[in-house]
Amino acid sequence: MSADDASVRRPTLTQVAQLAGVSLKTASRALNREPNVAPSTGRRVRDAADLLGYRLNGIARELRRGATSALVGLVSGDLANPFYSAVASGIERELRQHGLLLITANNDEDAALERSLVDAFLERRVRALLVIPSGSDHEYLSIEGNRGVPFVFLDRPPDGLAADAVLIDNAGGARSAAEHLLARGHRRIALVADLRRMAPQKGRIDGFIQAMRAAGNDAWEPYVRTDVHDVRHAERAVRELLDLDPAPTAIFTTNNRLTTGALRGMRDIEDKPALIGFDDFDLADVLGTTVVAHDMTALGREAARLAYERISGHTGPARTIVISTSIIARGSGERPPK
Amino acid sequence: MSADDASVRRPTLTQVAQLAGVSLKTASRALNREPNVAPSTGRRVRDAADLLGYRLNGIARELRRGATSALVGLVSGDLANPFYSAVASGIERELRQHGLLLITANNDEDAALERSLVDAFLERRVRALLVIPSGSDHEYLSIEGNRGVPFVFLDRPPDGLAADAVLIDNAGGARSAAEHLLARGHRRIALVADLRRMAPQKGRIDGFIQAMRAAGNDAWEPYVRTDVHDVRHAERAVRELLDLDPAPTAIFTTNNRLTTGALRGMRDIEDKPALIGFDDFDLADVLGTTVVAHDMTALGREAARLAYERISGHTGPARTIVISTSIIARGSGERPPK
DNA sequence: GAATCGCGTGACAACGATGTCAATATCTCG
DNA sequence: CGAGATATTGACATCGTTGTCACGCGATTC
Repeated sequence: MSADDASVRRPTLTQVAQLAGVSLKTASRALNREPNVAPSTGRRVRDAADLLGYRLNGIARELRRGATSALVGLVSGDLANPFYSAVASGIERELRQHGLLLITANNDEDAALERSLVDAFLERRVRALLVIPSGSDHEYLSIEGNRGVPFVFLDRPPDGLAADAVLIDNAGGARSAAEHLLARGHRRIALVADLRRMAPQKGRIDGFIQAMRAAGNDAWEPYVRTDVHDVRHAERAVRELLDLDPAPTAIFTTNNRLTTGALRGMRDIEDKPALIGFDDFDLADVLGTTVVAHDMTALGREAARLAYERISGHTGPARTIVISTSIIARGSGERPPK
Repeated sequence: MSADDASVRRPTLTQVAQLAGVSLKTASRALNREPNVAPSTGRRVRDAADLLGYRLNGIARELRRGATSALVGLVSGDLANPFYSAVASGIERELRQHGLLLITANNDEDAALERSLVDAFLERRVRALLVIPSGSDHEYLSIEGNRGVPFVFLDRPPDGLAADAVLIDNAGGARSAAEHLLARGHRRIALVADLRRMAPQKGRIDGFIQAMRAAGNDAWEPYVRTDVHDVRHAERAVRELLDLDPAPTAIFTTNNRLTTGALRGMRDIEDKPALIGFDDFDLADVLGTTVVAHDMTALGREAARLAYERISGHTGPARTIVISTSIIARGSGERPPK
């Protein structure tokens, strides 16, 4: 079985050329289908390549052609979160149309790891770098930004650095959720939010509060729970909220994880409060959960598009694209106050 | 803003060396922290590198060091499917421990695209290639397998080629689902399955039928629906099944997509039939859906481990790891027959 | 005091491809 | 038929790094 040593070298172009009885350069031309190669020569070279199982060495090619690869890097949170994977999928499809490949790495929400992954990508000479940042200080990237490696920030704006970004209309989405509930007569509306230091969360919290204030409503103030970071914590927070007297009649959760937690927390409650969650999710329709939806795949696609424009030489000031949101009413957000 | 031309070249090691007043080789040694560099020289070189914003050119290094990158490729179906993304996440975490990066590409379930993506990865000289294959003929990979690029197949076995694989105990899982339902008195059990030509589906179908036969039960035969490939189709199939007379009292769906469809199809039915789905999913607990679960992250992790062993020089016959399944009872699978 | 050793350093080749330029051979046109 | 254009090919340098080898020098050894 292991007759072949694992370290057999792959055939090189030189060997193909020798076998075909032509020079290195001619072999190169033939395989790249450049003009001005005699048909017979071309065929001879390609036959030799097939015979040897030759495959172009992309690394060598890239070095010669300008030391920049056809790779685009994505550093994101956790691919296992459907939000990130939907975004990644959108990116990948868009890039593929331009012959670019996507390298991904998870930063596990760790700023130090994020930085070292960005480093690793830059060493590989990626053509562009897409980041869903965890850390909040991106100044260390500013040197890079000026050196020809375009950055695009997704979901969270760059901090201390001018770069392209694709964001979600967080404040607007949160506002519309609050208004949706207010319009149905809710006054005691609870807010369950993730870490305030993360910009999208801040936007959603602000939007919510803004809508409440605009409605002259302050009954929500005792029902705010922020910095709720995981599903279990959200489940507990919701249980505690519903144990209050008077209990809130509606709940707004600011991301998919928290919505999951809320659904678990409300699972055995008979008279469920109204619920609206930010981020759509897979079985929301079956569960009848009203959400603030946005197109995650589009988010990725737009980011990839911005990156591609920069790669293609576009210069100019940093741009920001905002993905709009819309409420999808499925029942849970339309329950009247008790 | 665009004062700098986008095509500014990054500084090279030669430039760093010049600035530090040492030879190219000494600069290389200093930055790689090789022994036998005078401390003062080392610092001078590193200062120069910082000043210029130098970053190692990984492409050139890889070319010199042996034309093989620190990249591992994954060609999978659609990253947007949580199954694939959970697997990818498991792979990525394991690889990172060994300093390897993951490149991913979706094949969109298209065999031709899969092949060209595999090609692209091989040109980039990935150290190993992980494939969740769509096509059924993998013989075209056999040349590669002998050339030192290890392959690992995930979820679906290699065809026409001996290679490492990590599979799920499909037949066993399906059998236990059938037995679970049979034990609760069901006889008219429907089977909703995806494309039969895909090996995992075949395994699940076979396991199901085998358990039914073993129980001397043939009441299921009118209730088989295979080659149901998407959510909408599954939803319709389930509706049609429930309209039959007599209707099945239980349904077994053979993957997460079909389970989603079934849940949608049963949404407005009052007297819901029992349901067991293959593959666990995010809100199954909230929905009370009984599933045949398996550890998707472990699947990825094991595959990455096998790949890493080959990269590290392990030779020997192809190995197959089988991930076990277990039933998680959440209510839907425990509903008695009507 | 000569031989040996180890340290710090640099010159040069090499990895595998492509770009430049020059050298033929062949063709076209007046 | 000669001049100029065109097609086909190859020699050589090059991309940015690392491996090999050799050199000079001060310290150690017997």
